[in-house]
Amino acid sequence: MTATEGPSATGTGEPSAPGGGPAGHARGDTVAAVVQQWRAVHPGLDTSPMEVIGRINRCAALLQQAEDAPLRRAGLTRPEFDLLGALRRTGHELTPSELARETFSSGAAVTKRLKQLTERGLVERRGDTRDRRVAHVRLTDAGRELVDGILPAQLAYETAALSGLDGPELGELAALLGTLLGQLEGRLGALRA
Amino acid sequence: MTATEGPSATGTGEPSAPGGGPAGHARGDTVAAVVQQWRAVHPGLDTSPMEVIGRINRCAALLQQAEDAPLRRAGLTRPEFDLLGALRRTGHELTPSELARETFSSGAAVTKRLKQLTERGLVERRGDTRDRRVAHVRLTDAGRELVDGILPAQLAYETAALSGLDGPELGELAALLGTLLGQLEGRLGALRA
DNA sequence: CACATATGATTCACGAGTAAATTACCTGCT
DNA sequence: AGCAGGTAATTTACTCGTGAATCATATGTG
Repeated sequence: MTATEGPSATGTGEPSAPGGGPAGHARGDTVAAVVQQWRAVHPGLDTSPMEVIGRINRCAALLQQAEDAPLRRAGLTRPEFDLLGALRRTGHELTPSELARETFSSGAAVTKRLKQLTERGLVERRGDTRDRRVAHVRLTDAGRELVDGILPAQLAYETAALSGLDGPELGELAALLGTLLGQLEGRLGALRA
Repeated sequence: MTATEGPSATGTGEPSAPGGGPAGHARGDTVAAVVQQWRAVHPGLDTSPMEVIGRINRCAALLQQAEDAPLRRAGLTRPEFDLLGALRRTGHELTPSELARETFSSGAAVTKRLKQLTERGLVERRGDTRDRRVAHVRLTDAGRELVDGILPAQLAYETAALSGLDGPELGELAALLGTLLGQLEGRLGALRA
């Protein structure tokens, strides 16, 4: 497992424990075990938020590992694919700032990625005629074909990863996450204080 | 938001879009908009897994930003806190390898963190008497106090972050994520092929 | 008992991302 | 017109984590 280590999307303050012991076939998920450890040590605290947040983080970490596979096959990192995907799905050109917002990364990171992707012939840049500070980026034909070629494999992976839940459960999970995400996106600024 | 950028826990292949346009007060969550863009471009593909996976990733990214705040106040990064937390909740000493597994990071990363945390007097190392390759790491009093001091603030943040969902909803979300996570942890090795 | 092999921890070289500074350009104000 | 201040993109210096070696030790095998 040390092979495809995830980034730091790991723990939220409630990391997780495979068990430490030799018997690895954890029946319940690992987060439950971690939360229980915390409860034993701090009986006074309400640890219930960990059950949600810990699992979200752990799921995100695992899913990313799994999803990296089809991308790596195509020689792309996830952030690179996110960038290309933003261009593909919006259908029109985007400026570097817009790409930064779309992919939730810093402007500097976008600059670097654009350099690489341009060298590989996947995107093209064009200067704005009115405002010469801004650039416009668009997919080349090769870039669009690459994205379109990867996407089905990506979705197949995701479907396989979620196959443990049936249709209605998935719908409910999506809905709950949707309301949570809506709240988070709205409140985030406020919480950051 | 460009301020406290998260790592790469970003998009799963379905990044997200605040709108690009000036009207930023997205009512629904941003993932819905992204999925809709994909559907418009690729009407043939089943994009439903994005609704779940995209949201998981986005929630993870946002929650991590929020939770970084109380940690930074204490001068700790999240991975550092995860390491200390693993020691605290298990209650006993752990070897570097065990810490790596608990925190889902590489051995090299653990080595570096241990060096820093040792210099700050938060953890102590002890060599094993039988097997002189292994080390045993334990919290110092200062380390334990630091963790115990931070934890309540951490949980408060988490509770606040989840306040958009009521009790039953949280329970259901936790349960669904639990089964998903259980499946993922079981199947991951298989999927990695 | 020596040697091949495996394992725990560490070190090293590198790639990737960030924040802060920098460059280049636009725009509102007087 | 000219300048103050803001914004887009990039560059710079730095941190952090990783994968691949490396060191030190343990264990099984002939």
